[in-house]
Amino acid sequence: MGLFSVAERDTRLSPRRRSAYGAGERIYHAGSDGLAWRLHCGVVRLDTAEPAGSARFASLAIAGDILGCETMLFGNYAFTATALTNCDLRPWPEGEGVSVGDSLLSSLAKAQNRAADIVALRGGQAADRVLGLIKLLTDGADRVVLPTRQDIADITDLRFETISRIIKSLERTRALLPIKIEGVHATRSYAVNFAAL
Amino acid sequence: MGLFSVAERDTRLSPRRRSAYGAGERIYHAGSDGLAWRLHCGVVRLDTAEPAGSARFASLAIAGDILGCETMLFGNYAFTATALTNCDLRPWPEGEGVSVGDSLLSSLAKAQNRAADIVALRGGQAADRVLGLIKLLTDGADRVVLPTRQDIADITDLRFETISRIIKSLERTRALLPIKIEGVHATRSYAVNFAAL
DNA sequence: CGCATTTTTGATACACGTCAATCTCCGTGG
DNA sequence: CCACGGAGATTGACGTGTATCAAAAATGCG
Repeated sequence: MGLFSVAERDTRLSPRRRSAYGAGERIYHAGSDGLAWRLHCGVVRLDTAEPAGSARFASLAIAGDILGCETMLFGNYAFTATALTNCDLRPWPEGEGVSVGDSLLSSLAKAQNRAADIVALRGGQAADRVLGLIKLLTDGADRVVLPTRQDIADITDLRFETISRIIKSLERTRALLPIKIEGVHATRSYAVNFAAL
Repeated sequence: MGLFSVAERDTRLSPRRRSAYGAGERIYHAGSDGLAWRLHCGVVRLDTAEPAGSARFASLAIAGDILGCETMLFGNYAFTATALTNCDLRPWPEGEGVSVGDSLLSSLAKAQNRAADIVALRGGQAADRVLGLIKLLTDGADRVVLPTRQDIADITDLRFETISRIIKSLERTRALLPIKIEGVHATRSYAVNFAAL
C-alpha cells in the first residue's frame, strides 16, 4: 500500500502557520487530535480507520477543501489523511474576512459536491473512471502529477494492473504525455491533452 | 427508471411545517429553489442534474441528515431529491435550541461520514455492497422497506438483474424474510435476520 | 552500484453484464 | 367479475470486462 511506509515528518510550521507535505506523507491519523485545515494546493486521500488497522478509502480532498473540521466538534479526526501529491495546508478557519457561518455553509455545500464527484469515480467503465479522476486532479490546468497506480486503484475501486494498462493506453493515444526530466520519465508527471480523445 | 413516473404532489404542509412524501415521489428538483430540510425518517435519493436531463445517482440521505442546505447559499438546489421510502421532512434550521454554527458543523461532519458510507457501497463484491446498503437502511431495526431493485442498482452501480439475484439468495438463506400482508408478499418489506449469514 | 518499490505486460479465470422470456402484482375499464 | 395492460421482479443462457496470478522491466533511493 505504501500508505504506512513514510515516517512522520517535522511539521515545518512557518511563521504564517502554513504547512507543507510531500507525496505519500501522512498528514494526520484518525483518532488523534489537531486543527482543522484548508487545503490550498495538492491532493489528499482520506481513509476510514478500520478495526483491523487496515485503511479503507473514504474520500478525496482537493485544493480549496476543508479537512478535519470534525476535530472542532469531537476533539479528534474521523479519517486518516495522506498527501497524494505535494500539499500546502493552512489552519482553518482563517479568522478574518467572511463570517464563520457562511464559511461553514459553503464548506458543507462543497463537501456534498465533492462527495458526488467521488461517487461518480466509482461507477461505469474502468477507463472512464480513471479519466474522470485525472480530469478532477487536473482541474483545467495543462499538466498533472498523478498519485501512485495503487492509490488511483483504491480511489476508483479497480486493481493497479488495470490502472497501469489504462494509463499506458492514454499515453499511446497521446492524451497523456510523460514529462521527461533529463531524458528519464518520472512516472507520475504528465502533460494532458484531452483533445486527443 | 420510474424516477419520472410519479406526478408532483400537493405539499400537504401541516401547521407544524412538516411534510410527508411517499416512495417514489419527487421532493425537489435541481435548479429550483426552496427551503433546506432535515429528514426525520425515510430514505432520500439525490441525483445530479446532467445536461441531457438524465439523472445520475449522487448521494443518499437517511434519517437525521440535512437536505438542500445549498439553497440557503445559492438560492437553488444542487441535486434532485426523490423519496425512496415514505419520508417525513421538516424545515431546517429548526430555529430554537443549538446554535446555528454548531448545527452546521455537526451537519458537515455527518455529511462526510455519510459520503464515506456511500463510497463503501460502490466497492467490493456485489453481494457485500447490497448487504451494506440493506444494513445502512435497516440501521439496527429488525425490519426494512427496501427501495426498488432499480434504485438499489443505481446506488451500488450494479444491474437490477444482479440485485434481484442477490436479494433472492438472501431470502433463500433466510437473512431476509418477506413480510406478507394477507398472504401476499409486498416485494419491498422484509424482516431482517443478519445472524443467518 | 545494488536493492526495494513501482510499473508493465501476458495468460487465464470468473463475477457480473447483457439480452430475452416469463411471472407477479395492481390498477383500469368493460 | 374478469380481460387487459403496464411496471417491477425473476430466471436462464451466454458474453465480456476486469480480476487474478505470475514474471520481467523500469525507477528511485541509500
